[in-house]
Amino acid sequence: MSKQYDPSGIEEKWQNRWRKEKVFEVIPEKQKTKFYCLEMYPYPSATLHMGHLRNYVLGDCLARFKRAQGYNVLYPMGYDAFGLPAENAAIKHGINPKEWTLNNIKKIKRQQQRMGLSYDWSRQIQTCDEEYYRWNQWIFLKFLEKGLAYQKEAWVNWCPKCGTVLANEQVVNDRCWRCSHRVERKKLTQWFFRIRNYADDLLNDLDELNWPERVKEMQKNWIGRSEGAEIKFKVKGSREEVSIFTTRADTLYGATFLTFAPEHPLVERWVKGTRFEEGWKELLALSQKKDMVEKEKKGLFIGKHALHPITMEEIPIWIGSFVLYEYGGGAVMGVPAHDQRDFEFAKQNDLPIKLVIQPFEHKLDEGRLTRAFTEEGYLVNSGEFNDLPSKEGTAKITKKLEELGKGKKAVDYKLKDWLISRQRYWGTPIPIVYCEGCGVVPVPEKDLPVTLPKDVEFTGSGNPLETSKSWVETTCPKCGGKARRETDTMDTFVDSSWYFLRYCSPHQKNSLVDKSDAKYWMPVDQYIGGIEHAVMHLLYSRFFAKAMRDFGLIEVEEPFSKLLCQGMVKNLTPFCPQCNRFLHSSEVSNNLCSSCGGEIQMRSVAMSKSLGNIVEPEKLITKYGADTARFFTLFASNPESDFEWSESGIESIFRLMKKIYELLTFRPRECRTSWDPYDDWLNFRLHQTIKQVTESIDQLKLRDALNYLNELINSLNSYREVKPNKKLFGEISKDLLLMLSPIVPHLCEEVWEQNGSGEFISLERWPTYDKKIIKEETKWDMLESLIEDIKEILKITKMRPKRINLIVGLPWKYEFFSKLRELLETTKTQQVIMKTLMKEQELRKHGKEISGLLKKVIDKPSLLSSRALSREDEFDFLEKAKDILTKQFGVQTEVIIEEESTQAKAKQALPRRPAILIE
RNA sequence: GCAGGGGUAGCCAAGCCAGGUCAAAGGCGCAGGAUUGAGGGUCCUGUUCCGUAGGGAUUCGCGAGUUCAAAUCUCGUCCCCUGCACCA
Repeated sequence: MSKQYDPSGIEEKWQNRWRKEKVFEVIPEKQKTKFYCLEMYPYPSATLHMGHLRNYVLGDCLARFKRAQGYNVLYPMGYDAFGLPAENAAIKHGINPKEWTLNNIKKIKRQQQRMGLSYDWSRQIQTCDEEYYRWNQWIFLKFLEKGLAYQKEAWVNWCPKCGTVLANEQVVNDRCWRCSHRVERKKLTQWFFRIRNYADDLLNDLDELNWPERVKEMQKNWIGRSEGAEIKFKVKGSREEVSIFTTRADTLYGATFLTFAPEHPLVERWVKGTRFEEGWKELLALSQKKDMVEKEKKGLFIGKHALHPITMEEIPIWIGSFVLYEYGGGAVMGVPAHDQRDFEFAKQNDLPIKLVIQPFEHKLDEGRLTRAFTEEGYLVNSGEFNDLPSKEGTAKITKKLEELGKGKKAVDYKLKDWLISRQRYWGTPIPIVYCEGCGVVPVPEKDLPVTLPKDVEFTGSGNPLETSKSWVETTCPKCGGKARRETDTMDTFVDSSWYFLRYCSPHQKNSLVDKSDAKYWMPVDQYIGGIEHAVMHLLYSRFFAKAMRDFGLIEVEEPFSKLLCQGMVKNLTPFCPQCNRFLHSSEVSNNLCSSCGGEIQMRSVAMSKSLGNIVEPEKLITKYGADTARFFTLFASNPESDFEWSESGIESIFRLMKKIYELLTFRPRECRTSWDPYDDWLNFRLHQTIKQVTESIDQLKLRDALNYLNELINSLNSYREVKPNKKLFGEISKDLLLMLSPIVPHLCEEVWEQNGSGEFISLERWPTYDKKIIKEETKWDMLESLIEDIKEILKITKMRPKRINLIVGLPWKYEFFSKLRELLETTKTQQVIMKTLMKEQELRKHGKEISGLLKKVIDKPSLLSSRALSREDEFDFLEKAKDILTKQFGVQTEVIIEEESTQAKAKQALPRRPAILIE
């Protein structure tokens, strides 16, 4: 006799067995098709949160499913172990960052293991290992050699709170992506990766990716490709030329001024020591504070003029707080008539407005413009280009400029090169030394890794690396002279841009990845993670893959073929409508808001520490067990939708677990060996469920899959009570168990063992369905609607049935339906249909009835189901299925044919809809 | 402003790509019944309205259109979410 369901005992037992017997370790096997399933590796904070849980359960379920389908599945886990929290812990509590990190990894790994995740732990990596980050350095050197890494002085984003610079991607609404502190601008010499070289590839290859549309869209926007022209303006009274970028070269003749970004290096030169210097400084300060610019669009004439490249007219040079230094060369031509921003600028500063494009439909009056006309039209006031439509004008003017040597077609991107320097300790040292004699010298490959020193002080100000004299002071690898090490470390996004490659051969000593391993495993077939990395990690990784392909290191150029971004995890949280914000539970007393005294509402919002609405996965596991937590996370919503936490939800799943356990371990009270129609039905339900579940998991609709399984569980549960066929009951139980095993693996292993089925259910094959049985769907559907109909009649008439008679219609009805189906392909006209039908002798006899039926069918086309049975099949099937009805309703059921019935109701019989007569 | 994704019964949510088998799966909630000493749990039934025979009426944000037939296709419109946003 079986025991009670005891998750904690079961789960630990199987987790240990999996580990001991290395059940989930894999090696490349050429003859087997691989499947690489990967979740975004976590930053190792000490506790797992629900977002992680959801992420991993999705991946694990898929990995187990694919394994069962016979794929060789690579499913690894590792830790994004560098980064600020460790360093901050060092500053605050004096803990060594490495110790702190490794300790956290231990804790989080323990929690992951309690979830029963089927990782190949032998492949675990952590990016703070020397053996890992040496390859960051190797990549850096490779990039340097290929011109993909370079150093330059630039205006960069600086987060004062983190004490480091940030890449463009890491600035969100002028704030640091990590700590949300307002970002400042600084001019610094920093290291960059030339991701812009791959801008077009990164953009074009998006098309072939099986990624969520919004992620692709975000990357597209981020790359921000725009086609236009670069136009050179001569500066009056000097030999200098300035370049500007425009997408509207057709409006060139309308340019009445140039506007420069205050940061532009030329501007600084021009205004130094002039009366404009003060004003320039003010504007410069203004444009550093990005938020302010929204409100203030200030400009300043700086006493210089440029010469229009074609007309040679003089136009004034201004600086403007709104001009972005980072884009289009940091200068624009001002065309007030055709650009709204320029229009406002011109109005504000009394600059001339020159109309050069007229709309196609009507005519604008230059003197009376109230806003810019930004659409296409035809050119006016544009010399030889007059009367051309905008598009053509653009092309012709660009061509002319090219002939004059004053411009050319050009493409610009919003995407900036990736700034990778970070002024922090806990990261990969950039392998560079500064030699007094030789200058900037890369550390030779043979001297890698450059490891982090231990004798550093964490004071909370400045880069701790600078405090290690023994480390900073070194010798030049070229000349042997005195040299200083680069103290900046790399952005941790460098680590995560290739970690998925390292999993392919995690213990490889002499290279970053073994080429043949990478060839076998890459690309990642299914990548799963949060949406927050849509333009950071996911863009950088694509860039790395493309660069590494160009080095010949790997063959694929897109690392992740399929991407799933799981939705948020939400919880009901107190919300104060008066204050218009969510409240921490400590801010609520007696359902009132503690700051305004107003009544609070409960609203759903993403779980976060600051709102105190977090549910800790570990507590869930302790209370209900991992299997319940797993089932619940998958069942609460489909992966891409938001997930709503619910206490009553998880309770009901826990009860379901018990039910499943008992259903599959307690033998039915009575069984039989004979086979009856009810068995056919159950068998059909089984095959149908296998099909539905398999397809749902394939499409990652896990919630739907669970729904289907739930239905089968219910069917099997009822089946158990009615003296089931022993063999079939066993089969359904077994297949059900197999289908549940990716979701609740511990429970399934336990039942599997108790039933003596074999070693590990985790290594068993996924059940398959029989297409022939699925084809019977039409019949079973007919039976189901028959049952519904009978219930309906009983409900309406409130009868106590003694007997049910099913009457199969006359042959001509079948003929009529089948003819009609054919006819409807060619015509819809009732008259024509009627005429054609009446040509048939057999049908002619029933002309009157047919004409009535025809009306009915045209009115309700669903009567004429495309899934037809022949009269004989229908009769045979009903004859067989009547036992089911007898069981269902507890009364005798008979099937007769219309010919044999004298009942008026018999006339109602139609194909697929036998007449029902309840006595 | 630009772009992407949405709006389905009390709530959550599937269906839409490939129109008919859709009064529309499943879950939650609610109601009734069976079981139980009660509660809980479990099982069954119901859950737009009307109807003592499988029917009828009205429903898939709103409005139009295509079609014999629309939750599904087309157009318009309103609302919600998400991302980007002085990008020249």
